[in-house]
Amino acid sequence: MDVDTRLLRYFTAVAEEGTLTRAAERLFVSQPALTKQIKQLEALLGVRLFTRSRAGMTLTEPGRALAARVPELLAGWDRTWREARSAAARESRVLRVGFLASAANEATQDIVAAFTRRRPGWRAEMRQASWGNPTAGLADGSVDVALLRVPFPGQRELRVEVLFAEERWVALPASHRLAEREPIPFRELWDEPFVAAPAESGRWRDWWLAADERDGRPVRVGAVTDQPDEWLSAIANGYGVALAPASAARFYARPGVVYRPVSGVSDTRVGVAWTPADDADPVVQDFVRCCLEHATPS
Amino acid sequence: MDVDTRLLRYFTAVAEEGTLTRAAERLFVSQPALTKQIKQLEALLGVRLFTRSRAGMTLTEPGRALAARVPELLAGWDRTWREARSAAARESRVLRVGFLASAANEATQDIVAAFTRRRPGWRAEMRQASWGNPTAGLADGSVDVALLRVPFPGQRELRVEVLFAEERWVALPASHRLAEREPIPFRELWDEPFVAAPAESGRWRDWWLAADERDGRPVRVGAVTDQPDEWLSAIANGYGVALAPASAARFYARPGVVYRPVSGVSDTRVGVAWTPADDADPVVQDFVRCCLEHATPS
DNA sequence: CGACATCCATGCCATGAGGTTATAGATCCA
DNA sequence: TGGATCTATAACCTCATGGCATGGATGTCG
Repeated sequence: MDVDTRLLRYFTAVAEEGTLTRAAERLFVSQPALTKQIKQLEALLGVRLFTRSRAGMTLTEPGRALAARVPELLAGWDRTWREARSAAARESRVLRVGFLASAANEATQDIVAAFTRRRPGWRAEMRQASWGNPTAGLADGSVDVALLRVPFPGQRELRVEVLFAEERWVALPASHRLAEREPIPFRELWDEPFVAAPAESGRWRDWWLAADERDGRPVRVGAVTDQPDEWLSAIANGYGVALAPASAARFYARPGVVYRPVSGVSDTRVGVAWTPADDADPVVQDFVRCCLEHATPS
Repeated sequence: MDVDTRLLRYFTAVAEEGTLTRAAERLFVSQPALTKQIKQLEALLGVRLFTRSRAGMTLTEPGRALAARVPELLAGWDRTWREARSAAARESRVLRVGFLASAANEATQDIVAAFTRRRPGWRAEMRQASWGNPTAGLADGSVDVALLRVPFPGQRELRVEVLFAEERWVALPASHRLAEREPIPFRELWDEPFVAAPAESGRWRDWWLAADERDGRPVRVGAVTDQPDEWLSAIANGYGVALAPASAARFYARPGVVYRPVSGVSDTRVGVAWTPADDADPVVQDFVRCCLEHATPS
């Protein structure tokens, strides 16, 4: 009668992947653990949910019936969970602000200061997200509002106000042959290995590799990093170069890494994003207004 | 992110009861266990869901928000769970038939035999329920169809076809002063202690105490029992008398217990019940048809 | 035909979550 | 002040969960 939602997630994972082994990888558990859990679910319901074969796991008729219902249940729980968490933040007068790396750079402090003035008693809690989480936690409800570089994957489901644009420069190892050039035509970087964001970040990754501005040439990826420090190390160690907002030269200065202007790539734009559910939330809207009033290109 | 539905049930119980102690009783767990679980849920969400006081537990604002959503989630899971179980039964060609005590008495075997003829390959699995479960498992989806005495609590949400009526007699200790009388006017039993069903059975309990046919006189309860054997023992030991269908004289004969006709109480009627969700289920409908054709008053 | 790859299943072990009982702490009431 | 009525904490036990190693079935390829 009682189930853990984890068990249901396991079930849908197996149903979708079609094999225990692959589902186990996706869920970051061992395959025997999954075997046991699925068996338990079957015992609980008193049904065979899958037919086993060399090829993997295929849903039975009752299994299909279950698989049709479960995602909706999980989504329902996810919604109320998210709602409760944001209610919690509201209760303690905390606005959770996600950001990615240096998102709003110098403007950030002004925005936060303005917000604190407008909402005395409230606190803006800044949460840095890794690049593997390109909405900085908005998508999973762990923040109320986010400062991001647009475009980013998942943008469609969210509200975004663009704050300002900023040039994209390139970060190079200090010893690089182009380290003294200024500005560098992007064309000359086409064949360089690049330091990229992880695959999860999808479109966002491509945009920072300027995949659309290479005239169809393929990208060479020299390293994949998830965080600013790794990113800087990878560049300093010569694994590759990378595009970065101009402000990175100030926020992520490091021996062994130089930043140079680039010509021939489009600007990056910084935006503030929130979920449609918060369109009427006065605190979120206040924060957005503070962003629009106090964010200026650096 | 993951929760056990048990945790959610615990939460709603505390929210509804208003104190941990009472909720713990209702859930059949100890109060410290509940304390821990509620704390865990709060930790999980990062919210205080209740404010504690000497008087008990009161929902906070986030708690109320959660309490508003959770019952729907639980109901959703309950539906799919039930669906899966009945899919399982269908898959293995088992019709689960609940019944209470001697519900359809002699007719039962005829019904089952007719069903087996009509649906070769299928098996009717008979499940006796205790009196604390007056729908014999229909309400919680553990059976597909039930043979019951009407009226019973929860009848509104179910479909019922009445099969036949039967007189109510009284079961008396053999040594009882009225044990030789025949028939006994019900009026003479008004002041006798009665052996009753547990409180959970609600309306059903009252009906077997003939609470409506006592001219407003209060009922004296001499013992509470949950099962036929306990019931028989209670009567044989002289804790009280009890109304019973006439067929009980054949099905529940026991030394020390005598059955006598009673005048002045209404008949009992036997029905077959199923859930509206199964209105279109051919197997359930076949069973119902078998009941209508083969059930005759004994 | 035998070695290998690819599935799922099983056995054993360590860990942790959830339960129980006993008891402490707080607060109200007579 | 003593008792009644809440919740919280401590100590302990049990069992489910997950990890690792390994077995068994089956298909594939040299």
